[in-house]
Amino acid sequence: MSYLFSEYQTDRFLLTGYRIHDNMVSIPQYLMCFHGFRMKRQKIMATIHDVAKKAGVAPITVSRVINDSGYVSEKLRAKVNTAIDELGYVPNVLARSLKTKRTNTLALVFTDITNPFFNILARGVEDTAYKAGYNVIFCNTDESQDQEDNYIQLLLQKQVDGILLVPADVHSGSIDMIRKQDTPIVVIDRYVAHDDVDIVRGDSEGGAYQLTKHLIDLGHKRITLLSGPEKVSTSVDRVKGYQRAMTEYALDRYIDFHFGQYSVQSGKDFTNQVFSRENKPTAIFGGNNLVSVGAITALQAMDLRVPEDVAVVSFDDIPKNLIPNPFLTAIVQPPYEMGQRATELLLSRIQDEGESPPEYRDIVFPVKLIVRASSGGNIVENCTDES
Amino acid sequence: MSYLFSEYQTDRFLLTGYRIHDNMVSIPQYLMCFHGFRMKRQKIMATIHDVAKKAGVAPITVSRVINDSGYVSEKLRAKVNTAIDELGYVPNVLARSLKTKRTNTLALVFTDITNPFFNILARGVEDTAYKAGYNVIFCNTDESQDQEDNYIQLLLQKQVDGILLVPADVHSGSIDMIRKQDTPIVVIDRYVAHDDVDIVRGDSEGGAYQLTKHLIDLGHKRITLLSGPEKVSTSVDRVKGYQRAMTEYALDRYIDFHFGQYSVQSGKDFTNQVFSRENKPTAIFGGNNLVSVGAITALQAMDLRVPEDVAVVSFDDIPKNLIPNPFLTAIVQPPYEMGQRATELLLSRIQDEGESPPEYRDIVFPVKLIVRASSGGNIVENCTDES
DNA sequence: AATGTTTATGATAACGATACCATATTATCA
DNA sequence: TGATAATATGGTATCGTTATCATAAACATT
Repeated sequence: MSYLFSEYQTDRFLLTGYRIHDNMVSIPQYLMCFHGFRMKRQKIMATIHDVAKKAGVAPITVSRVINDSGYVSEKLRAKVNTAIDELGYVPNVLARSLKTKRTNTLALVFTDITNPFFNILARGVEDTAYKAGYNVIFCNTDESQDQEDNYIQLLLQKQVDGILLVPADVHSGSIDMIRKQDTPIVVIDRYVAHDDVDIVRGDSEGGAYQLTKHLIDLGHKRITLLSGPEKVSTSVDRVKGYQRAMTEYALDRYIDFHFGQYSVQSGKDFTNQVFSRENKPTAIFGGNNLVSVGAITALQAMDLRVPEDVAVVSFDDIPKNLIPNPFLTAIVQPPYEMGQRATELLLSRIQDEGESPPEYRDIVFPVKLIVRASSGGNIVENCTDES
Repeated sequence: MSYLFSEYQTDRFLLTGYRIHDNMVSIPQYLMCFHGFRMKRQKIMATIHDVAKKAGVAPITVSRVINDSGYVSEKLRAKVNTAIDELGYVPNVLARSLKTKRTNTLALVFTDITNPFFNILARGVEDTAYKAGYNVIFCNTDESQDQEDNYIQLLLQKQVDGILLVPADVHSGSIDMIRKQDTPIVVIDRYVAHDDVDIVRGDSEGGAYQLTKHLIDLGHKRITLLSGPEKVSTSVDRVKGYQRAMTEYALDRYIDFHFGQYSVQSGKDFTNQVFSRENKPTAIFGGNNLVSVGAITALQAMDLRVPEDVAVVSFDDIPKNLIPNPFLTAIVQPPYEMGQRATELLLSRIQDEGESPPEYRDIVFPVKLIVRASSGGNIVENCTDES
C-alpha cells in the first residue's frame, strides 16, 4: 500500500489529500479535489508566534500581554492586541499547562449525578471552582471501585490540579494512587481509612440518632433501618447512630437494620422482605432519600398507609423545588455548602502545595431534623414555606 | 528583597528552600530544614525518558509500549513495563495532546445540573463519553449568555475536542466562537438561528399541543400557559403548540400565555398574578417541571385544590425515583437518550473531522403524554408502576 | 540470488507555550 | 553626577510527548 500526500494551506486549514492503493504519481494541488481524493481538513490555529510576527515583537511579549505579567509598553500592548484580534488567536492552554504544570482543572468523582444530594453538591463545587478560574470534570462511579480506579488513573494522566472524591469504599485504592502522585485531594461525604487526606462530610451518626429518637419519642419501638452499602462510612455511621438511640432507650431487642444499596430498588426490596416477616416494624428509617422513596412505594403497594400504618423517616431530603408537597420527615444536610467548602479546601491545598506539610482536616457539617407528615409527628412546617 | 534558593532532589520531590529578606549566604542543603526555611515541595514526576533510560531503550519505544502502537519485541516490552512499574510512571496526557491535538475531553455547557431533566441528560452524556474514552467538563450557565460566552472561551482554550451546548439564547454568540475555531459542536434541547450545527432536541411544539388538547378534551377552555424565557426556542415552541391546539378547537379568545423563567419562583409568581385577575383560568400549563411545581405550590397556598379547582399539566416530568406518588400529568422527554444521542453524534463529528463537509442534522425526539391526577383526567397509571 | 515485505528500533524535530537569564533604556535618588 | 532601581524587550532552553523519517535485521517470494 503506497500513499502520497500533498498539502494546501488556506487561511485557516491545512488540506491534506491522500489516496490509497495508487501509483506514486504527483498530481497538481489544484486538481486534487477532482480526483477522488479524500480531503482531510485539519485545523491550523494561529499560535503565539504568528501573533508575535504580525505585531513585530517577540513571542514572550505576546505572552506578557495575554497573561498581563511583566512589563509591556502601551504601544506594544496595543499592537499585540490588534494582532490577536485580527488572527482570532486563542491561547493553547495545553502548551501553557505543560510548562507551568497547572491545568486549572479539578475533578469530581462521585457516585451519581442523578441523585439530588450529589447534583446540588456538584453545583456547589462547580460554582466555587469557576469563581477561582477552574473547570471541573465530572465522573460517575455508581459505587463501583473499579470504575473509580479507572477514572482516577485517567484524571491523574490528565494532570488535574486536584480531585474531589466520594469514595466507593472505606479502603479506597484509588486514594493511594492519588497520594503517590502527590495530587491534592479532598474526600467528600464519607470518611476513609487514610489519615493523610482532608474530609468534608455530614454528621451521619448524629443525624441517625436524631431520626431514631424522633420515632422513639412518637412511641415507636419496632424501627427498622434500611441502610446503604456496608463498605461506605455513612451507612455504617447511620447504623451506629440508630443503635445508640435504640440502646439509650432500652430498645436493644428491637434493633433491626440491613445493609443494602442507596437506591430506590433496595428500599423497595428490603421493605417487602421486612414486611413479609412475622414481626413487622411500625416504622421504617430510610438510609437515604432514594431508599425512603422506595420504602414508601413498596408500602403503598401493600396498601399500607404512611404514616397511619407505618411511619417513615429519611436521611437526606428530596429538594423542595421538585415536589409541591414535601412529605418526608428527614435529616437534611447542606450539600451545596459541603461542595463549596470541599472545593475551597482543595483550592487552598493546591495553592499551599509545597508549603509546610498540611494538617489534615475532618470537617463535619451539622445536620437538621425536619419533621413532616411521613413520620406522623408534629408537623412543624406546612407545604408552602419552610426555613 | 533578595532571595536565595537551593535544591535537593529526593526520590520523588524537588525540595527548594528559599528565604525572604536575607543576606545572600549559602547554607548547606542538609541544614536548610533547620534554619526556618520554607520548604517548597515540587512534584517531580517520572517521564518517558526516565523509563526509557531505566529500560535501556529509546523514549519512542516506551511510547510504543504505552500506546500499543508500532512494533515492539516481547523482550523490550517486558523491560519497559517493569521500568514503568518501578518508577510509578504515569504518562503526561498534556504533552501527548499537545502533539496529537486531541484531548479526549468534551464539554457540556448547560443551564443547571440541579434540574432533573438536565442531570439525567448529563448522565447520558457522561456514560457515552466515558465508553468512548472521553472525559466531560460540566459548565452551568443559569441561562446567562455572558456566563455561556465565558465558559466557551475557556473551553476553546483548553482545546476540548467537542462541545455539547444548551444555548441560553437562540442567537448564541458563543456558537460563532466555536465555529470559528472549527471545534465540533452539537446543540442540545433547543434549536438556534445557525444552520451549521447539529441539533438534538425534543418535540416541544407537538408535546405542547398534546398537553393542551388533553385539557381541552377534559372540557377546559380557560387554559393559561406559563412558558419559559422568550429567547429560548423551547419556550416559543411550547407556545406555538399551545396556540395551535387552542385555535384548532376554536378557543382563540381564551389564549393566555406568559413568557417567564424556567423556575419554581416564576411558576409561583405568574400563578399568583394570573389568579389575581378577573378571569381566572381553570387550568394551568406549566412550561417545564419546575414551573409546574411552582404553580401547584402557589395554588395550594391560595387554598385551591389540584385538580378539583384547577387542573395542572406540565411539560417535563419529575423523575419517578424522587417521588413515591407521581402526581403530575406531563409530557415526558427521554433526557438520558437525548444526551446519549447527542454525544454519539458529537463523537462521530470529531472522528469525521476533515472528511467531506457534514450534512447538519436536526434530530427531534418524540415525546409522550403521561396522564396522572393533576389534570383530573383518566389516570392511566397507578403510583407503583408504569411503562 | 535478487527483491520485497514485515518486524524492530532509534534519531530528530516538532507541538505552543513560559521560565530564566540577559540586556537596554528610562526614571529616581543620594 | 554617578549609582541604583524600575521599566521594557528579547534569546534560548525546555516542559513531556509523538510524528516523521531512517535504518537494519529477519523473513518470504519469485
